[in-house]
Amino acid sequence: MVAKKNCILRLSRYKNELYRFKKLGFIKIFSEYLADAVGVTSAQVRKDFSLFDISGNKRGGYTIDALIEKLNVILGKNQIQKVVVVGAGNLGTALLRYKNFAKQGIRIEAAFDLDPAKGSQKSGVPVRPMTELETFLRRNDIKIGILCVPEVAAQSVFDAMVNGGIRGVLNFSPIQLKTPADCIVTNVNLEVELENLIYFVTAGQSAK
Amino acid sequence: MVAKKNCILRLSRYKNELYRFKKLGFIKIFSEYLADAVGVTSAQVRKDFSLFDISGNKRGGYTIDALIEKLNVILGKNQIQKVVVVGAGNLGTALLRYKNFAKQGIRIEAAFDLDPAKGSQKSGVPVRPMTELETFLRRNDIKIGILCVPEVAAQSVFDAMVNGGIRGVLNFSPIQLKTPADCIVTNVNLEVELENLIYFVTAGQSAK
DNA sequence: TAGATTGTTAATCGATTAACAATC
DNA sequence: TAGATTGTTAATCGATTAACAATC
Repeated sequence: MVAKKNCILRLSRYKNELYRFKKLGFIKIFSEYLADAVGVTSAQVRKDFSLFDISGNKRGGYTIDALIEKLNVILGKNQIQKVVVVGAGNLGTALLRYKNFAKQGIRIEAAFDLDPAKGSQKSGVPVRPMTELETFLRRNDIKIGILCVPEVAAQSVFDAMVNGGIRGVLNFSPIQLKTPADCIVTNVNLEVELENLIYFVTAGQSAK
Repeated sequence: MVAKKNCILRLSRYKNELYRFKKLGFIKIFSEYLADAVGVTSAQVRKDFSLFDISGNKRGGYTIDALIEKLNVILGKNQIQKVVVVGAGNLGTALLRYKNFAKQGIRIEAAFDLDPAKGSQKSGVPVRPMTELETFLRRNDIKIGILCVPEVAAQSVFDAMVNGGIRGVLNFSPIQLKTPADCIVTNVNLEVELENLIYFVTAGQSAK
């Protein structure tokens, strides 16, 4: 299975929308309706499903419960996923307190900062000194990390995370990290996203 | 000019990398080096530039200062861009204190929350009651907003922002907003991004 | 000049979608 | 059965890239 990134992103969104349909009392769903909710075509939905051998009933659509279950298995939602937050500044601390991760089975096991006194109030997540990072990661077998340190520290801290066994990083720092082949980085660059909105709004164009 | 979203995102990244090259003392740059820094092909760089009639010197590459200036004009960096943050919870408050926006000429004019007592400490940005949102937006001619309210409130608050004249929204809530044709929404869904990392890491695959 | 890089065209690649046979 | 939806193939669409003539 050589799934592509965009396909998996869509599976997540299908899953989220399916929970909403379920909450509304629906039992079955057609590819057409799910497509509308997510903003893609019905062919796209069926194509994505067929890549993962998810099948429905001709004429009857898909059973929502069964579909959610299958998507959850694919997306690893059947177990708690452990992550760490590295950098407990404004953004890192906000993430520690962010409720939606827990709802999605994502647990922040610890945060790390040069100054471990930072942000430890009322988030329930311990903030540990940066010196313990690699040991902690190895001992707890953590593979996913969220990087929220200042730009100047980003590459070296990232390297330490990789050393500790991290294989996937959500990077909030605005630099292009040098990344080994066996590690995946997803960049969230808020300045760049805003710049993009500004371009399309002030140029009076519609983004696509 | 029918610029596409990905092209503009690349222009932002070119610009950011160019500042780094400049800081290192470079005066000129070849498409090849810039491409390496950003992680694209040199043909992509030249193609993007040619779409905006940015030209270099055959054999001599591009002058960094002139290039930065042209990109800044395209991206609207020649003036301060006013934005608002709506929702002053954990994430919203973190954004109020986020230093990098100011560095990029993006100024948060105000934040809005049902409870205006929230988060006003030490960010320097006033938190106003939600009731003042539309009036403030119109009076200050603000077109860009960052939406950080809880999921249940997201659609109605978004509608109010649009009513107030907002034309571009950076949406942190995990729902698909119903959006009028003359408004652009960029979704930042951290749970979905993490889910995506988890998929590729635990499935042992490399993302692409 | 000879050599190297741009600017652009044409080819390639990959993702999305239309269309329809299969079938419940 | 007749009608409607799935599953999948083939066509389309768009974005990226290779290649190379132009030229500094």
